[in-house]
Amino acid sequence: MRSDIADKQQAIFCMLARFGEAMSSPKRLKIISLLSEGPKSVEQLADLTDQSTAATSAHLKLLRASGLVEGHKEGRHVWCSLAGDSVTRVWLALRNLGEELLPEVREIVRDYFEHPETLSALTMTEIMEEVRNNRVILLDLRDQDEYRAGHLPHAKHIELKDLKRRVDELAGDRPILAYCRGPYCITALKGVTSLRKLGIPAQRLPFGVPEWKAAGLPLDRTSLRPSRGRKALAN
Amino acid sequence: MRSDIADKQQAIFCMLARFGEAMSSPKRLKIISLLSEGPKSVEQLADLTDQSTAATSAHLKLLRASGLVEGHKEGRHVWCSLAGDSVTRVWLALRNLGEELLPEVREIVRDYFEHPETLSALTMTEIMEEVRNNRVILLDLRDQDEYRAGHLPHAKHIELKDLKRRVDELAGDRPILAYCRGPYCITALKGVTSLRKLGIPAQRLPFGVPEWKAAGLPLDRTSLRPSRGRKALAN
DNA sequence: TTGATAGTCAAATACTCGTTTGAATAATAT
DNA sequence: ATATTATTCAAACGAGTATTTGACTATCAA
Repeated sequence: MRSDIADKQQAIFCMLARFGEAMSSPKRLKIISLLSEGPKSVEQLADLTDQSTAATSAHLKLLRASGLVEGHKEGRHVWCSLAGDSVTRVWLALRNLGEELLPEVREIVRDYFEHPETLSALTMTEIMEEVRNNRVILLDLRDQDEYRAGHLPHAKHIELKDLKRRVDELAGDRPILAYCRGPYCITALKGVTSLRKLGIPAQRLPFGVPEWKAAGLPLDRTSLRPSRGRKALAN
Repeated sequence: MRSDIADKQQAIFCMLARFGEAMSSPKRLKIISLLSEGPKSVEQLADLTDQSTAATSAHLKLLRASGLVEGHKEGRHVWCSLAGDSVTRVWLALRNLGEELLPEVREIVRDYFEHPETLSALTMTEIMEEVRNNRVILLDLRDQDEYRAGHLPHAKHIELKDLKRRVDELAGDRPILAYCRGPYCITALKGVTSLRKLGIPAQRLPFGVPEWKAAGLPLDRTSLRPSRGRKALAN
């Protein structure tokens, strides 16, 4: 009875250690990070993580075995996604840990992403309120697939490459809040810079869809599944 | 410039992967779990994790190198502790992930810890309110060192082994809420069972000090440092 | 059918990890 | 000084991991 409990406890630690193992490789962490933004195919992931398909497949095998990632075949693609929101939560907790503990990470984040264009004062719930009252325009700058899979409420979607062409759609009466894949993604930063050069005041949100979702806030959805045949370019 | 950002990003993932690596061994996870309850010496940890001092030392070396754990020498002991609350938060997120993802973990937790003695309805902030208004007695059943290092506000401290002897100190007018090291610790469960046998109504809180602290709620503290020379028995 | 595409598998490589053993160090007690 | 206690270190073993290569299996299109 005593050792019974001890055994079971040990078993729990062993199972949790498999999660840790899954998160012990930079490549796999990058995969997790990418998947927290939405489902991707094996090939896309291989592309975005700069490694062979075979290597990616091996990493995904381990991730699937650990339970963090799920995949299902559809046509000749295998679509991978995180096994639940609690996986995203662990990933965000880990990233947050990095920002708090490692001065180097903090520095990189500061250098590249905490520009004056970043709106750091507004919390997510405050933004939610602003959106509800139609006082701001939310601008989603990610790829179309990602936008369809889930976006912030009432967010307008323009891909970064189309921004200059479609700039007149952003009627100038309300402030524009741009976002992309998360605090480490440069898309929104570029978009905000573009808009400012065109004389349109815009700010970048220091978070993306995963953070929004992890905070328990609602997402809008356009269609059920990302369309196929396109590869994400971004980073 | 482009590849510069890519390089830095890759560097971030490498550093975060070291955290993952630190959490990829059951023994090290157990150490983290134990340390989330308060500082411990290398020898205590070796005892509690059922392994040689040398092996424990090696694990701690890795944990220290990753930055998750800090240690400082004091006399001939080295006292180890977690490097910050964000470490505890990652640990709790990981454990939560296990409970959500692995049916086996859920089952073990159910089997051993979700007895009717557990008070699952009250949230931590509600309990805080009850305590503030003096409507309940909080009972800390851990070892004295742990109690001193930090305990729930106004919690009374009686070690499990002294409970029967000191039972008359628990005046019978208010409900008793017992807690220990966390949802996986059996101390509070035993205490509640004892009290009930003695005719005193008591309930077990389904969380401990780490969870309370991670929720951002305040702790009371008795003295600064745990006394030496005693080894924790529990768990 | 043939060819192309998306993904997995198996073998082989070099590399890293966990543990044990016994020695080394450092602080304290006698 | 010597002994004792707490911890770290170094060498060595077996086990496991990451990546590459080339073969293999589906799926779909012409």
